[in-house]
Formats: sequence, structure tokens, C-alpha cells
Amino acid sequence: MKIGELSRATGTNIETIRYYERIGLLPAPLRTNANYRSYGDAHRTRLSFVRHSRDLGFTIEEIRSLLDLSDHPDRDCGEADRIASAHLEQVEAKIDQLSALRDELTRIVGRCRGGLAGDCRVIEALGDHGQCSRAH
Amino acid sequence: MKIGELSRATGTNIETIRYYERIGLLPAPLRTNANYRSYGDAHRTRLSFVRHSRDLGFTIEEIRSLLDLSDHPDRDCGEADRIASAHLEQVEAKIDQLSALRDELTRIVGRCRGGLAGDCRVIEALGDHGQCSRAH
DNA sequence: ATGCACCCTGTAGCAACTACAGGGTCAAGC
DNA sequence: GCTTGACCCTGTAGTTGCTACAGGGTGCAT
Repeated sequence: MKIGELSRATGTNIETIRYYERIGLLPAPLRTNANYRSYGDAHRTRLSFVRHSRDLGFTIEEIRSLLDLSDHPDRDCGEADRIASAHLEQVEAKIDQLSALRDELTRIVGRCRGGLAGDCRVIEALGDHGQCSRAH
Repeated sequence: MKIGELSRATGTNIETIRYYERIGLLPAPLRTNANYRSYGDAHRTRLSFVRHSRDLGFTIEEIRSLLDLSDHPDRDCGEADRIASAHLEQVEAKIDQLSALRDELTRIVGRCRGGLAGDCRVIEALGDHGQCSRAH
């Protein structure tokens, strides 16, 4: 299939597919006589793996390692578990951080009663970290 | 005060301070004879406002608007409220998205029982979006 | 006079794309 | 046979918010 079809099949931007090829995340496909990229099912599967992993927030480097494991079924999968677990921890940390942010923003937003910027509690609160109820 | 002092006073990297000046977020300060930047209290206050806003996740452009309002106390503060509310919504959306991610990752990670990559459920799950319990 | 901490400008790098510019290819329709 | 339009190609530059040099100047203490 051509790059446009692969793009539609995986929900990946064409430029992104070429980008993945350039950084070595996808193998360079065969070319047609007109020098068009020609992909097979293996490419689609691999790209789906990459997209799914990206959607889950894995970095390109993490995906590189995961793909490497996927390419070597005889290896120990402890590394895959380690990468995924570490990523899960990061996601949980980010959720905690954003929750603190949300609380602080809710507090700040709730204080605006309209009127002039000079009296605005939102702007005042942004200038004064001391008003915050906890670290963020 | 010199840039190093301002850096320590606000917990901002020196390079970042110069960057903020370059993009027009901080006004260019006076210079000493030796061409060193010389800051006053107004700069420190403004930089604290910027840092605090960045910590709360506002983008540079949002901060530009907020600073603009802060500089014009006679304007209506509805814009500040609008920016902060929109940002709060984004944070809440991000929390929801990350929570879905966390659930998915927890499910995936929990399935690894060790062994060979060829049998690894983590790698299998990454390749197969159909296994996911909900959108992410 | 020499060492060291600090400051300056300007440019390049990071992640992970995205967006052109400037061109080639191919099938359909007139 | 010629145009139109959709598609494809390469290569480079932009995005966000910094961060990291390289290569140089300044100021003060020893």
C-alpha cells in the first residue's frame, strides 16, 4: 500500500510516517518505479504498535526498546515490564501534580467576581505564590 | 541586582531570564558600565508572576495576556477569568486522559508474568489496540 | 598577575512532530 | 493530447519552552 493508505489505516499523519522512517523507528519500505513508498502488512502492524505506544505516552526511545524486544521473542521480557512500570509511575506522578494544579486553579478562578483588572483576584493570586495552599 | 541574584531570588535559570527578555516577556533592564543587566524590584515581581503562572501550566502566550491585564488595572478582568477557566478545563481534561492511560497501563503491566518477550503480554497489548478496555 | 566567579552575545540542541517549498507521477475527463 | 487534481517525493524550517555550549569580557581577592 502507498503512504496515504497506511496513513488512513493507522490514523497517522503522512509526515509523521516519513519522520518515523527517518529516525529509524520504521524500516524503509520498498519503492515503486515512480519512487513511491510501498508498504506491507508488517509495516502496518509495526506502525500500529508505535502509534498505540505513543498514545499511551511512551517516548520514542522507550518505543525503540519495546520494538527491539518485540523483534527478539527469545529475549527476557523483564525489560518491557520495567519500561511499562516506570512509565506507569510517571503517569501517576503527573496525575498527582495536575490534581494539585487543578485545586489551585479552582481556588484562583473561583475568586474572580468580575470588575477591573486592578482588583482582580486571579491576577493578584498569580503574582503571589504565598497565597497558594500547597506546593505545585 | 545582577542576573545571578535575580535567578536565585526567583528560582529561575539565568538562561531562562535572558530568554524571557528576548521574547519580550520581561522588559530589558538597565545596564551597568560593564554591560551587566541591572534589575529592580519591579523585575523581580514580574518574573515571579511569570514563574508562578508557568508552574501553574499557563503557556507563554497566556502569560503575555495576563501580564498585559496586570499592566492595565483599568481594564475589565473578564479576560483573566476566561484564560484561567479555559486553562482549568484543559487541566481537568488532561487529568481525565491520564487517568484512562493509567488504567490501561495498570492492566497491561499487571499481565506480565516474566519469561520470554515472545510470550510477553505487555508487548502483545501494545501491538493490539483492540485489547484496550476503553478509549485513550 | 593570576585565578575564579560571574557576566555578555549568539547559536545550536532537545522532543516529537508539523508545515511548507518546489518539484515529480498518474489516472480521469475533455 | 492536454489539462486538472490527487497523490507522492526531498529537504528544510518552524513549533514550545527552554537548556547548553563556545568564545569572550569584567571584577575582585590573593
